[in-house]
Amino acid sequence: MLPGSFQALSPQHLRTFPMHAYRTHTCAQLGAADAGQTVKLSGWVHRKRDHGGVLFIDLRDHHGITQIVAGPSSPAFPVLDRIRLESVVTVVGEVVLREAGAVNPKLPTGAIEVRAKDIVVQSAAEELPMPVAGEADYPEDIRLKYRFLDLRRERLHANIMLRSHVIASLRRRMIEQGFTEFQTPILTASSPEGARDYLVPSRVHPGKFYALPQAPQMFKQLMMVAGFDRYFQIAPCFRDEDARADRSPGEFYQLDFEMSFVTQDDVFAAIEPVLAGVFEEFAGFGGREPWAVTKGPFPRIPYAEAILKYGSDKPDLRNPLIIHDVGEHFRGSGFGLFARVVEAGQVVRAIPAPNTAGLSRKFFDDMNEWARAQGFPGLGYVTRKGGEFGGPIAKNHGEAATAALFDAMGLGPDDGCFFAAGKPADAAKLAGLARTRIGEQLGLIEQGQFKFCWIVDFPMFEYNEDEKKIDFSHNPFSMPQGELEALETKDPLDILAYQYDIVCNGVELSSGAIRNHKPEIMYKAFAIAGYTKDQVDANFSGMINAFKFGAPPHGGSAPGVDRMVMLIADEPNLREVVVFPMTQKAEDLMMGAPAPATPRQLRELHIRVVD
RNA sequence: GCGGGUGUAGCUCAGUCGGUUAGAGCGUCGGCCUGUCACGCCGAAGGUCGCGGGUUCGAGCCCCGUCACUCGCGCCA
Repeated sequence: MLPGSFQALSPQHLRTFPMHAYRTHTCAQLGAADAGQTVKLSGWVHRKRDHGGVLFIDLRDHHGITQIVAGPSSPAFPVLDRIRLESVVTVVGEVVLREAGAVNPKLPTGAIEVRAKDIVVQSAAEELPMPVAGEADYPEDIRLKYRFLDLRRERLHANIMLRSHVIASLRRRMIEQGFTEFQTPILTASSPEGARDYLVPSRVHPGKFYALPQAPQMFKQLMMVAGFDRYFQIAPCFRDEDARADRSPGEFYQLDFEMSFVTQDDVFAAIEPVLAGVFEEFAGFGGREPWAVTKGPFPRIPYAEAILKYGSDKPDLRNPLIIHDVGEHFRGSGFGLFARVVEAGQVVRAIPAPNTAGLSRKFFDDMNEWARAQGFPGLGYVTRKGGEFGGPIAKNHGEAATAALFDAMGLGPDDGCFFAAGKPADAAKLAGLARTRIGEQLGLIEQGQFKFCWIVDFPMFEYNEDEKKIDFSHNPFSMPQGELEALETKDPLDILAYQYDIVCNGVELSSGAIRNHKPEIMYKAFAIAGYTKDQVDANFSGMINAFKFGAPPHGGSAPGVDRMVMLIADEPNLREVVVFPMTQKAEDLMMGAPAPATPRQLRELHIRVVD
């Protein structure tokens, strides 16, 4: 499966014990040089080819496949003849060179085969709910219920090995950078910010609950206060949120790290080579032409610029399209809709659609249809063929004015353009989604690339329209740029934080920050978000207390391990890189979790189920 | 919580405008086959068309509800 990926059973070791109970070699090990040896192999019956007089078995283990042959005189023949695929057998036989015409160049062991003399059935398989051999797709629920079968299949098996290798590489690289790995508690306290918590009832303390950590955020900061200087952990994180393709329900892993006495630049300089190094190390995964990885330093894009130019705080830089703010072009325009939008203080954003002269009107109308289906008012457009404009916007806006707009955007005579208008946040969001969709439909997304960037200068606060109050926009423990003075003198919505995300190919890998280690700044920041000093003391007592006894300036981040592996494996969702994933509704179909508790368990926990 | 997609044999799928006994490939079982490597050939078994209700002379197909998986929205400091 992964030739050479598992070295624990070296040939030297095995040959010291030729009569080992189960094997002298793995199923990937034998070649022409071994001809004449008597060997013992163990594995799964991958495929059978029964020719009546002669029987071929592809025997598979973790390492590879070896062809076993049994003639009618072999004692193994009747056993292999009967046995079902995926049964586990041990075969003893002689390694023989295949005849020239019978060599299989597709198989690393294809120069030889093992002539079976004896066989032991270690474990007979029942009829399978899904085949293991072959590349066909199978329903997700069957794959999850029989995950142990799914995991035998080549691609998933390779993904899981990749995951292990990525984690080993991350550990090695972090340790080389002077980081130290520590474990932090799994049973901890709930915190009021963030996602919903998973709660664990306490038997000893009736009515009280532990929470599983959403991240070891406060613990790692306390490690810095404790003077450990550079912490990291492949940390399990638990959040009770609904799943997405790139968001596992329930639990996931982060490369969690934190550093003392650092600026934002120091954090970037520490982690960039780790990430770039890992992505480069596995860029050729699966035998593909290695993908190119962004050379450091990664581009840094301020949050506001990302929202404007890419319509997203996790831009896919493989997409060459850049959004333009074109509201000024429509001030007083003959296209009344956009003129009124601008007059009302709202915005118009334009998304290029290069080389679309040859596309039918349907392409543009479908895009508008799609925008409406997404819940937006619509996506306007201007077409252009051989320099001639088309569509209602161009007609009303006027040829000269439209030409000026196109020139300002650098668009040519055969390029089209889409428009998203409305409140800045809404228009940016639609423009961002449209940018992605247009890029995909026009085939503009560069392939074979890992394009990294930092998103920096996130706003510290945002306005909560529903509750008519100011909220933290990201992490409440981030240091505001300008520190206490900024909090006291600036409009809170104008304050930026030393807060940053790493993005790769449109996937948010991590968010991090230089932390706020000063109690007086923390009280002030929480006050702006509506928390009293007492509330801060109550909810964050562990950390705020610690900061009163000598805390180093510190910062860090926490790239998602699952997402990294997903990107490297080029898989569309996280289940393809998680060994035992749950369904979208956070159920484990194989183990049957979650499950009801017994009355006795509930009694001990002082819990009564009310529904 | 909401919206989209999918659901027909163990698996992958086809199934016309609503019309006779729901088909194919793979797998399974039986038979044949001494050089295959996705072996081949012959035969057989295998179906609550996800489930429930409705419309209709008649439903795999239309309608309503519901369940499962999934993609997205909400949610995700």
